[in-house]
Amino acid sequence: MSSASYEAIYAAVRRIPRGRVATYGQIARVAGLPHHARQVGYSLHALPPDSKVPWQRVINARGEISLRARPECEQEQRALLEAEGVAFDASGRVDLKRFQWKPRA
DNA sequence: AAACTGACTAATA
DNA sequence: CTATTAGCCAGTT
Repeated sequence: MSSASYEAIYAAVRRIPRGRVATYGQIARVAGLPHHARQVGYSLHALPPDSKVPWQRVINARGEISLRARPECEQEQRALLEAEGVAFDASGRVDLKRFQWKPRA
């Protein structure tokens, strides 16, 4: 990796409690990187498979899983979230009104 | 250094 | 609800 900002992002993601999800923008805000929503996704993309970061709890503002490719991974991510108690609707979207993580400011 | 790319968001139509 | 536009910023080429 090439940037230290990743650490802040990972730390923010790790703070997401079980059974909750957060949007990229929120993670960026909590990590102290106000407008780096894109960078958050970029960092998660570079996240190694052996990391303990619950990246599956990070979704886009629509409440949907946002991978650029690979629908299989999406299914697995969804299964993980469902196992944590996060409900998906028929469209594969999460009800952010209920499951979005409310970080303490 | 300049241009391109991307796991994004918000505002508008 | 979807489509389009613009704004944002770091990593890659």
